[in-house]
Amino acid sequence: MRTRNIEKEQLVKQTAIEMVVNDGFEGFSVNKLAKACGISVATLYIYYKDKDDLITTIALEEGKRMTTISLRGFDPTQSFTDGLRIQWKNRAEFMLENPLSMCFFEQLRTSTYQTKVMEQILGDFKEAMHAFVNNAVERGELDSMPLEVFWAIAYAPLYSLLRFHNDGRSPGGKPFTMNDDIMWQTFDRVIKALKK
Amino acid sequence: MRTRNIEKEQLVKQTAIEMVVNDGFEGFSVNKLAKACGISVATLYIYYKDKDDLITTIALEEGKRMTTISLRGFDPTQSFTDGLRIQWKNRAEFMLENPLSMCFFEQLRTSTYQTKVMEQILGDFKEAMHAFVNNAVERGELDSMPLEVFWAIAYAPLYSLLRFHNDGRSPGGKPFTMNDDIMWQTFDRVIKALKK
DNA sequence: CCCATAAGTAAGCGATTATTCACTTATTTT
DNA sequence: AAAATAAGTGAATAATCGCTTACTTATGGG
Repeated sequence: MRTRNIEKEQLVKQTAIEMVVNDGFEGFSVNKLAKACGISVATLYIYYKDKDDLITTIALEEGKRMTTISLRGFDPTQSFTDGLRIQWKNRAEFMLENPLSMCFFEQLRTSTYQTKVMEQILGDFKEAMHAFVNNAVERGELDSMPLEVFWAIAYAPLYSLLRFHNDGRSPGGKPFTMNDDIMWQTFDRVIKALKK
Repeated sequence: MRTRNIEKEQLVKQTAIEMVVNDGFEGFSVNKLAKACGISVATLYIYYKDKDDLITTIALEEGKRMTTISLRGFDPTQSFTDGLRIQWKNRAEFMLENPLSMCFFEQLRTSTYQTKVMEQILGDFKEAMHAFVNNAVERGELDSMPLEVFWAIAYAPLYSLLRFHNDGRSPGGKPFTMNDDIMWQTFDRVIKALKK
């Protein structure tokens, strides 16, 4: 039998992400995707069951890549400051090296695919984070607080900075590029807000 | 001459927002909107120049409503803690009372309408915020810091909580309803992170 | 009252949507 | 070399897209 062209498959995935990032899901179509890849639209239906399957499969693959990197070197039993610092480092690293992926996830999060995809992607993640916070509270490093409050203070500021960086402008409308100094300065303040 | 049906116009606006919130811009179409409102699609083209004009006009109206409420009782010269507290109160109040509007803005922010609409909406806002931060720094209440850092710490946690509330679930996947206690507990930590 | 005029509509335009089908091409196995 | 089979395609489907046109309806000023 004829062998499948792996490069074409990768091209489809990359191009699909670019299309969604540039024009949103409203501007995405399988016909346009096929044309942009220089293949027949019918070929897409060999790779994927339908449009929905195409999006969710690509999202899940990309999500797995992200969670793997984000949990690298992370251990729920390590000290609170160390654990959170690694989380910030990993997440920032992934987002800065894969700005397209970051934009793609933002599109997913605010789309109808949200419940279908994001919960699966963030599954392992949430579990590890829950254990991590509980350990820190038990050791007395952290006040007990609702998980939503922890999440809002510990991670929302990081993602806010990353979004400014990705949009290329600050809240004042001026150009903005994230750097280590700004990031760790923010991290220190977040620690101050969380620790006893 | 025949008089315009104001109720129909309001119905169009409300229904358009609901459609975008429920199905995203990908699921929004002028034909569906007209059908949902029980009017002819041609009538929409009396109210609005085209689809783009429909979205941007509605977005700008809704945005004006939000910024007006958010700046109510706010004065860039007042003390840092008081000013930020009023901001949190106003923004939370609007978002909790207008969950549909909040979702609509989230769709706008992550859509191709972003640059066209969000900058106009947030214009006055950013100006007031800039003056407010500068004053607080001059009075010595606040460390000087990049505006992005301020924004990330001062507001990102609030919006994070509001999103959890709106989605109806916490980061752990459990049901979540925002209340005053959780909100002001978070506020206190944010103040701790920002003040000298 | 009546008519000028804006409000409102039914029907349909060409373009694009997701998906399918009958078909050809390339490669592995025998 | 030939048979078997998956990979890949061009052209078409019905449905829906944004938008227009030719037309009818309702109402305020004369």
